[in-house]
Amino acid sequence: MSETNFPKLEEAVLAFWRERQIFAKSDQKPAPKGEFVFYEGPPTANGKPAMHHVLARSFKDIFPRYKTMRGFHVTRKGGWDTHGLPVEIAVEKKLGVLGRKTLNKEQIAEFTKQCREWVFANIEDWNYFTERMGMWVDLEDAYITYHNNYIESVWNLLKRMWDRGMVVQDYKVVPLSPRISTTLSQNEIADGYREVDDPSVYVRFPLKLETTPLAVREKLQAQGVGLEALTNLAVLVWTTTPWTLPSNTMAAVNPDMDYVVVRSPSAGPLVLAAEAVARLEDLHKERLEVVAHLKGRDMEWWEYTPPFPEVCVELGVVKAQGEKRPDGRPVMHFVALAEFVSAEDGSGVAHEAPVYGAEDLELARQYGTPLLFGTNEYGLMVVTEERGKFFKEADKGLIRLMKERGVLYHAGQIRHRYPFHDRTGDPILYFAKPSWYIKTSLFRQALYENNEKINWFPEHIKHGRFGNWLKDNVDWAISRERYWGTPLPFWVSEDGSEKICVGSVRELSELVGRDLSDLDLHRPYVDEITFVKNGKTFRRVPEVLDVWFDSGAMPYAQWHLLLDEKGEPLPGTEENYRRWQRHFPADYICEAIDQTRGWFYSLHAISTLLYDQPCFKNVICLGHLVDEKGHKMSKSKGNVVEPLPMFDKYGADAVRWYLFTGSEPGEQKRFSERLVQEAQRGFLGTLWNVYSFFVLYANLDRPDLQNRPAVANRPEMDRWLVARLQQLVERVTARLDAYDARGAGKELEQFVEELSNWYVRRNRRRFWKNDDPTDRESAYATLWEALVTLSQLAAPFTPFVAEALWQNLVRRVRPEAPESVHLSDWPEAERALVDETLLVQMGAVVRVVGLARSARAMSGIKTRMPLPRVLITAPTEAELAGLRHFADEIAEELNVKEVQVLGLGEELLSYRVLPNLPLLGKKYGKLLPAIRAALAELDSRMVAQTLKAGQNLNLELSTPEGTRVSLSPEELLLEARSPEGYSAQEQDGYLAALEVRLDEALLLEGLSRDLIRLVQQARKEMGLNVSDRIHLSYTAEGKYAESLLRFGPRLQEETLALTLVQAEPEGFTTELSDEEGRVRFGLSKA
RNA sequence: GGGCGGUUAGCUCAGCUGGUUAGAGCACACGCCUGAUAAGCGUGAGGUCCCGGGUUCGAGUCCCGGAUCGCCCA
Repeated sequence: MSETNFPKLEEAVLAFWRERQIFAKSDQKPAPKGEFVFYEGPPTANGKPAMHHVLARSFKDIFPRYKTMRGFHVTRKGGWDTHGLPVEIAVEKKLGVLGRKTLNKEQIAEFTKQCREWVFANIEDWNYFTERMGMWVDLEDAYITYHNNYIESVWNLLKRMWDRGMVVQDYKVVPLSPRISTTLSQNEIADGYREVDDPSVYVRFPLKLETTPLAVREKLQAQGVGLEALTNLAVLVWTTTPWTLPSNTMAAVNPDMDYVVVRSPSAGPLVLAAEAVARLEDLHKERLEVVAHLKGRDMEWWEYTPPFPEVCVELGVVKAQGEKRPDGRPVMHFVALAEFVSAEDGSGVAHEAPVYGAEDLELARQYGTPLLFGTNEYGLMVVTEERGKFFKEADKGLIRLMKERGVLYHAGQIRHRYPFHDRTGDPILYFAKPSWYIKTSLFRQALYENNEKINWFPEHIKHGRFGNWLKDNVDWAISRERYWGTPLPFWVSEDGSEKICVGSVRELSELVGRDLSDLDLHRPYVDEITFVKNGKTFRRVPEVLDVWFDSGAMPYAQWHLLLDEKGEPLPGTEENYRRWQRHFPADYICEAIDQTRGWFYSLHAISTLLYDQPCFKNVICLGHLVDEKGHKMSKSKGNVVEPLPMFDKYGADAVRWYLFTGSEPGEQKRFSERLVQEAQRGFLGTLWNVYSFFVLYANLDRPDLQNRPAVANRPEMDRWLVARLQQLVERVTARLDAYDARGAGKELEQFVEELSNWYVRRNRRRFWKNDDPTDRESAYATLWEALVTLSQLAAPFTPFVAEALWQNLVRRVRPEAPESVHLSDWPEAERALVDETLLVQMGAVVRVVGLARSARAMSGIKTRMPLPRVLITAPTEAELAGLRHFADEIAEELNVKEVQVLGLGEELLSYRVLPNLPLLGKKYGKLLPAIRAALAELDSRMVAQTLKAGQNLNLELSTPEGTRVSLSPEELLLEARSPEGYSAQEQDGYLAALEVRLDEALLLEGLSRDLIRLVQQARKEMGLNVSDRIHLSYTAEGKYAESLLRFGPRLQEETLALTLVQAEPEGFTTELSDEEGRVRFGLSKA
């Protein structure tokens, strides 16, 4: 069949599905096994669907299809992710409001209106694409994250977390564009990096003698460091941001790193990382004498005097410098331990100003230190003499000040990359802003333990990427200072003392005192909702919710779940509750690997926090799609492969098949048109060829496929195929049950190959030249069953071709059969039909035939020439029996007159005696080389006799110790070796040796096959039908004349010639002439 | 800088708990078949299993170190 027909066929199948509502009917298919829960991870419809969406959607489609056939019900509710930054940025560009900090109410209204429209900019493309690729998902009843009902459910989830104290407000370090004080996203600063020169300063933080930790004191004393040195000791701290030094609250060292006390001629005794000594000597041009060694962890809680000690009191954070907590620990200004500290740059001691760094802030949380805000959020200094200056401009003055105070050790410059905001040209200010958090870190253990219950494919994600992420879990920052998102449902009283989380529209209505059912829950409308409670006016906080919370809420929000504080459904939402229960948790989800910290995490976090259980049981985590050369596909590189042209050219099935079988789903996949073409030609092409073969003859013969012969009454070749088919059903089922689409696909591929190149090839004649109707019916029945079963097994993979096969093979024969292959029940393997003996036997036959073909190719004698004999053998008795049993089959396949099966110890065979390594290795270990040597010396025929008799083989080893070993038959392997004078091939104990001797009779027979071919060729050129009869006339000389005399009748039979006369050729003529003679035929249609 | 994964034939990929001569498909070469035929099939050539150490009787496979590509995070 021509390749270009697949796309057309698919269009026809799509029309059929549409017209007959097959997808809707699959929803009604009886489901004795209950619900198989699938969640659609919502894509965004503002971009165009691309090839990686085909990948994800193929894997999302295959298992629901499979499970439906297996007797489950699968709800395939679609979903769209609609909020968030990509949409906002696109609309900002359109409206030209980029980087504007504050929009007024009208502007927000316009902005969110535009966002709402933009969200579905490409929805048409998505709808078409999804249907075209054969993904069945309900897009008409999809959940949409911007819908009021969805938002309300999200609020409800937040409320339940709020009630349990999981939601808090705390600081978070965000990148700000100072002056306009606008929070930027990572994407916005990614392009803004520039090479700049910044200060690189080393500052002495004098350590307080009385707070020296015990471990330090002991170590230093042991190394002979005196009191005088201890008194003047300072830790040397490095920073590239002097303007943050007034905000310093800790000095951090790496607990596992080596530190030293050195004597500096210019600055006295200093503590710094051992690794940094040489660098500092070089930099400051002085010799630093090492006087003692310490570990970073020895120094924890050691207090120091910061360069600007007045700041903490000035800001009112503490009452006095050196203030202690109730437990006696210092409030701030002490040495802390942090694994992120390195000594690659600087001194190996990091300055910590938690307001200005995410890691620093995290450390401050661990140590419970307060924050010192040396600048305001517009980047202006609010402390020291530099007060009022822009932060970057304060560096010089501060350095001078430290010099005056005698704490500056060294001031230099460093060239490095630092981000700037393109629009304002200002350097980015990382700044701690108040932010809303979910306290996920309190549930670290539960998150990790629930992960243990999830099956990850590939498995390494579980404890690798995902597990590590959970182990290091930090609180989930859920607030964003944006416009287009789910507004946070938090209302705060004017004085900030009271906070209320609203869990439903009804609750808000009650608080406000009017019905808000028609309120658009988005900004700016929700911002206007205020209410008075306890005499205070409450206003909503300005932020919106992280979009990952939106998508992680889909198990609940897609059903508009609303619960009260007891976990009971709110009045009127009982049905929603039941639907949710039926669909939680998911049996299966699938997305690409980038979702480990996205959707996979948000699903897992929400269900763990609220239900202490995983949200999904099985997850396939797909690798990314790259181009043919392994590069990322991107528009700028122009290497993007569009899906629709691929579908139009090769068909969606071909694309799907490649994506399923081309490589492991978790691996990065190279994609190119060539590979799709290969997939189409390989599996689909072969399957289709077998199918067309069947159809071609079945249309002529009209076999009765309703009443097929019992399997037991069919020839062995058919029973073999039946057995193989049952085995296939078993294997494919097992693979798919294990979410192994690729393994299942490979099984199908292998089977189709055997079906085509062994079964059909060996049995072709039974379909068109068969006087035995029973045998013919049996062949038709067997091939039909194989094709029908294949169409079912392939249905989840390649739904279109499978459907085409089903319609034509099954629906025509049995109109009462299921209307679509996708509505049929998955085949059950019949164990009783799996004849293991037959499978083993046929396996040996195929193997030996392969070797014989190789041998014949080597000999240079065409298959057409019959050869007198082939000698064959196989390593096991069972297989030898098979070879004997199928000797005729083998003779015909190889075109030899005699097949001689050689058993163990036969005259003609010699052997190679090999140790059975897996057995002997364990037993004898180091003796193996000696055993090998001894085996090589033996007379192999004698060994064969011994083993045939079932006796042990005794060996005398030529090791110094002279050990004797006794080897059992299982511990040895005999491999047949090619006999002399034959054209032979051997492998793994299988052997085929052709006797290459052509006598006169064989030559004439071989020539007769040349003549048959000649006439057949002529028939075709004349344009005859395969069943047309002809008359033949001929003239011949030499061997051809002899051959015709002898094999004329066979020629007639093969070419459907009613007559064969030696006469001047008439009609269509054809001729042949070579060293064997010449011949000329005339053909005419009878 | 950290985490995870990859590196096997010209290309895309297999290779289970270590075991004898490392496989498949495509492409290539040669050939076969001619009642699946603008198809089909077979055979062959092609490998430093990324590099270097180690463990072992034996390493593509296990361990250590390194290179390189990709993803995620800083």
